[in-house]
Amino acid sequence: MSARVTMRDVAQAVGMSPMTVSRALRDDRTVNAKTRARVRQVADDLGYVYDSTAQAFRTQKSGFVAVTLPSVNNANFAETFRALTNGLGEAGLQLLLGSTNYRVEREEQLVRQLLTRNPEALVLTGGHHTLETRKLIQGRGLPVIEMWDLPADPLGHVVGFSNGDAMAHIVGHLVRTGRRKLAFVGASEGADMRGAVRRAGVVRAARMHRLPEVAMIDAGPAPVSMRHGAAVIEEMGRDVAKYDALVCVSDPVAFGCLSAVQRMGLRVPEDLAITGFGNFEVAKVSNPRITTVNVHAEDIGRQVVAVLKGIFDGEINEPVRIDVGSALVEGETS
Amino acid sequence: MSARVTMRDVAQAVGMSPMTVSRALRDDRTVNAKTRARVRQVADDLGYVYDSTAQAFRTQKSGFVAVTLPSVNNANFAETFRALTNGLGEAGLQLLLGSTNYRVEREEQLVRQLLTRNPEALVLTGGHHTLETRKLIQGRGLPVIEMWDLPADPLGHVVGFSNGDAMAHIVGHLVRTGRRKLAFVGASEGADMRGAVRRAGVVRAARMHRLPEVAMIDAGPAPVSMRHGAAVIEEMGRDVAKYDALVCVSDPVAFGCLSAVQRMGLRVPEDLAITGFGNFEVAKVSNPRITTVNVHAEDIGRQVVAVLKGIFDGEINEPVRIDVGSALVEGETS
DNA sequence: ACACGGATTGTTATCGGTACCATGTTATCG
DNA sequence: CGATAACATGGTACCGATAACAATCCGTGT
Repeated sequence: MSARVTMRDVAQAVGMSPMTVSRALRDDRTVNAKTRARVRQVADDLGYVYDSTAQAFRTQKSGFVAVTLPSVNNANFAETFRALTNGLGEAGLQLLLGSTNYRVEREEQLVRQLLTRNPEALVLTGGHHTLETRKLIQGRGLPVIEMWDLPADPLGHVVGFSNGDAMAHIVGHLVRTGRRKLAFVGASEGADMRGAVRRAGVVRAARMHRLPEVAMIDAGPAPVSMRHGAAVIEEMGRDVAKYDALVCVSDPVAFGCLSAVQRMGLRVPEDLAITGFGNFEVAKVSNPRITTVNVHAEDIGRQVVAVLKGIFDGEINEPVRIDVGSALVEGETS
Repeated sequence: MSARVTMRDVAQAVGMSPMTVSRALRDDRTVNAKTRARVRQVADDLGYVYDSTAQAFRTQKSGFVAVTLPSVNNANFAETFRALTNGLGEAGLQLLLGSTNYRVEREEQLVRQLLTRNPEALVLTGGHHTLETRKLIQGRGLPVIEMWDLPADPLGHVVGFSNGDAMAHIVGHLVRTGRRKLAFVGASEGADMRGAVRRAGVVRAARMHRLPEVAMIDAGPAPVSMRHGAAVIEEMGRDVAKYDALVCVSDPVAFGCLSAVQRMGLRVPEDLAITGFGNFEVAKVSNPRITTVNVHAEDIGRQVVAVLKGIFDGEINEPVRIDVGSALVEGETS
C-alpha cells in the first residue's frame, strides 16, 4: 500500500531539498549540524531506508567485492572468508559470495553472474580458470586477486602459497622419520585442480628423495572429506598396512583415514604414518594429533584485504604477488 | 580508458533500438529469432556485460535474497547455505550473506545494511532478535523467514525445529541407558541464545525425568568448538568422571571432550557417556561414533527455498510454520 | 489491390540518489 | 562600510535498463 519512502519524501518533511538530505545522511562537512540532526531524526521517524541500489547505479560504485570459493563448507575457506568480511566491512564494502563446488566451469558461470553486479574487485580462489573466465575478466579495469595459490600466469594480484612446497614439507618430514612407501589419498582426477596440484607436489617431492613410486588412493570425486577418507580405507582393509605413510589431501580426509585405520586395529604412527593438510581444528584435537601443514588461511584473508585497500587508495599500481608460505605442524601421526 | 559498453552501444552496433537489444537478451517471445542471434553475437563481440544494478534499479527487484548466519565456519549452517544457494540460483536469485558472529546486535547492524540492498526476501537464522531489528523488518512488505528455530512470536514464516525437543531426545536416550548425573558443556551464558535454549532444554528434560540438577561446564564465550571442548575437559582433569554423561552443545564440542577424555585414560562410553548435537560429519567418523541429533540442515535449506518460491509465485499468503523435526542418531558414545 | 491482424521494432518516461554548478547567506577584514 | 571569503543550500541532469504504449512491417484472404 504505502509506497516506499525516498529522500524526496524526507526532504519534503523537513522542508528542504533532496540534495541536502542526501548530504545530511553521509557527507559530514558542508551540512549544518542542526540541519543534519533534524534530517536524520525525520528520516528515522518516517522509517526511511537508504537505497544502495540507486546509489550504486548513480555513482557506478557498487560497494561489492565479489569472492568465489570452492566451497563454504570448509573451515579453511570459511576462515579466509571471515577475515575478508571483517576487513572489508570496516571499509564499508560488502562481500558477494559465490561457491564453485570445485569446478572451473561453475566458476566461469559464477564470474559471469557476479560481474553483472559491477563489483569493485574480484577475489578468486585458486589459479586455474577457463579461458572464457580469463577473457571475461581481462580488459575490464577491475582489480583481480587470486588467492590460495601462486599461479604461474596470474590474472592480476596474488596472495597465496605453493601447494607443491607445502607438500614437499610433508614428504621431507616423512623421509626424515624413515618412511619410504607413501600413498596419496585424495579426490579422483577430474575437475578439481587443487587436489591435482597437491598430488603432483607429493610425486615430485618423492622423486626428489628417490622414494618408490607414490601409490594413489582414490577417495572419490571432489570434494572429499572425513567420510570419504574413512570409507576408502575401510574398503582397502588391512592392505593399507603395506604403505609406510598415508599422505592425505586435507586434514578431514586424514582424520577419516586415521579413524578407519584405528578401527581395524592398526596403530598410528607405529604401523602407519598419516599426514593431513590445512591445519584444521580436527588435526589438533584428534587423538593422536595429525601432522599437517598450516597454510595461514586467516592471514590470506587479511593480506587480501590489505591489497584491496592499497588498490582503492591508489597506493598499489603494479600487480602484487604475496607468498604467505606454509609451515609444517608436527603432530603425533608421523 | 574505454568506457563501459552499454545496451546503447550494442544497439548502435546492430543498428537497432536499445529496447530491442534489451528484449533480445532476455525476452524470448517477441523478438525475431535472427535478430536475437545477431544481437547476442554483437553483444558478445563487444564484450558487453549486463548491468544488474541498472536492472534492479529500474524494476525495483534486486534479485537478492538476504541471509544471515551466525557463522559461516560451521558445517551445519554451511549445509543449509549450500541448499539455499543451489535452490535459489535455479530461480535466478542470488544470496547476499551476512554473518552475525552469534550476536543479535551484530544481526541488527547487518539487517540494516542488507535492507539497503532492497532484497526480495530476508532469511534469518534463529528466532531471537533485537527490538530494533523487529521494527526494521516490520511494516515493509518484505517476506521474512526465520529458520533453525521455532520462535513463539515469529516475524513471518518459520522453517525450523525445536532445540528443546532435540535435547529432550538426547536426555531421554541417556536416561534409558541408565545415566543420571548429567553435565552440559556449552558456551558461557551471554549473547548467544541458541546455546542458552539448548541448555534450558537439557535442564527441563532432566527435571522431567527427576534427575539430579544438571551441572554446567563453561567452555568459554561463543562460538565454541572442538578445541574449547577439549580444553575445558583437560582443565577439569579426572574430576569429569564424577558425571555419567557429558551433554554437549554441538558435535565439535563433543568431539573435543571425547578426545580429552580418552587422552586421560577414561573409556567412553564405559566410564562416561558423551553426546553431541547437529549430526556433523565428525560424529559419524570419530571413534567411537558420537551419539547426536540430526537437525536436517540441508532439508531446512530446501524447505526455505520451497517457501520462498511459494511466496514469489503467490501461492503462499499466510505465514507458514514448518517443523522439520529432529532425530536421535545413536552412536557409540552413550 | 486493399484491409486486417499478428509479428516486430521504436519512443518516451522513469526508477532514487548524487555530481556539478549556481545561488543565497553569514562572518571577516582592510 | 563595502568587498570577499566561507559556509550552507538548491536546481538540473544523469547513471542503464525497461514498462507501457505507439508505430511499422508483412503476409493473407477476399
